[in-house]
Amino acid sequence: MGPVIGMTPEKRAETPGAEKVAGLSQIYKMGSLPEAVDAARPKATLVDNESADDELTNLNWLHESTNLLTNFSFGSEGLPIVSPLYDIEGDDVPSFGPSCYQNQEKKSATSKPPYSFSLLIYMAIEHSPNKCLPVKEIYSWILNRFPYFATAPTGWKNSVRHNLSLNKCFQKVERSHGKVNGKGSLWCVDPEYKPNLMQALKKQPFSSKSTFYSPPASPQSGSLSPHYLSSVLKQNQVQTLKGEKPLPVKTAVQKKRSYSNAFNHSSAMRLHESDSLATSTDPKEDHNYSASSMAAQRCASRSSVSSLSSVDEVYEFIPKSSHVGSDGSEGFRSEEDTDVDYEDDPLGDSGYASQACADTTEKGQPDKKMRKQACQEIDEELKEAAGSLLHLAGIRTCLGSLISTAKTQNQKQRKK
DNA sequence: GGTATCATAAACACAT
DNA sequence: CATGTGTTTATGATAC
Repeated sequence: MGPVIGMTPEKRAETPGAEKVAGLSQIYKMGSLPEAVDAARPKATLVDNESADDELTNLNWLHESTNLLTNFSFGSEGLPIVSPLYDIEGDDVPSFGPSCYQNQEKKSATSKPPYSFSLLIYMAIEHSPNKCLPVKEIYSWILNRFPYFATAPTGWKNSVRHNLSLNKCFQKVERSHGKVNGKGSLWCVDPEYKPNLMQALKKQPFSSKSTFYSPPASPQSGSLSPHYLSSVLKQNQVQTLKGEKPLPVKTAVQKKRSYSNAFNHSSAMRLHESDSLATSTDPKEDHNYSASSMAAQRCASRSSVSSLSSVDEVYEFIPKSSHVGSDGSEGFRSEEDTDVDYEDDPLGDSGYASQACADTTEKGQPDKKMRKQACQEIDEELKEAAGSLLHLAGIRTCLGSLISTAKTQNQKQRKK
């Protein structure tokens, strides 16, 4: 099984765009537009013409983001997702004959999934609209998709919890106290490790459909569009270009222990070695595993693959300055509806994947419509945000050209 | 054979 | 008190 657990933050640096920047939605969420601009182009100033030019004229990241927005669609309810991999990776999986698939379904119902628990959890979380799931929902998702576990010894739940607890890829997010509903916390995928998980998923030697069981009535709500991967990659590019680093509220050191550190390290390295998208990184960083540096790096690299998704409705990374404990703790900030009340969820369901699946299955069209509507709204908001950024970029460009024009005129006058 | 990864089991504490 | 959740430790299987 591919190495997944606890890929080191160092690995993150090699993952394209995984590093150092907030997702577009984070910019969007930053509130004030100047902030957003700064975040997008931290180096560019009106004074520094050259760098400004570089930054101003090089609006690729913005185009990327718009492409991203175009490609990225929420929910994609209508799409018959057949595989968690298909769903998450967004790969256009080669056609797989129905009969073949059915055979595989039969097979999958009894055979053990080829994915590690880490990947299963990742898929479960990634399928959730909010990219956060309580353990119970993770169980449900896995059970739903891999009936093998229905008959498997109960120990697998222990393994899931064990993985969540130990695996660096997963972050626990406390529910806010006000609306405690259900035990435990929510679990999210650390955006920093998402590229690694994606890689691990892609590296699975198994056909994505070979063992995946798609329940006949499972509507795959909250599933991601087939463009997910490309979107993620594009987004990563955008994030890389922006250089913004949102700081999580949760402490990076909180759970990851030497044990996981130890056995996670090499996996990260392996992934690194085979990561075709890898970029060069400071070799020194590869061996820096101090808690503080890890935390710092995690902060620095805190990008959010899911940041363009509805997760932003519930969780957002916030700047350290605005939300940090004296110990410098970091993490997610839970918003009002962080501990999403399953019953009160405006989306008409729990807001969690499996719940959404179940609800859609049970309630049918209305929820689907509501969810679709919500997704469209979010989509529009994001497009609007991109539009704003483009607008700002346009203004910026205009200003730049005006300044250069003024300068040339100035020079002409001096010559005279 | 050593090491790393992963799965599994178990014990424990804590919360609900 | 029962159950669920989260953490930790230990061990074995497997692959490299």
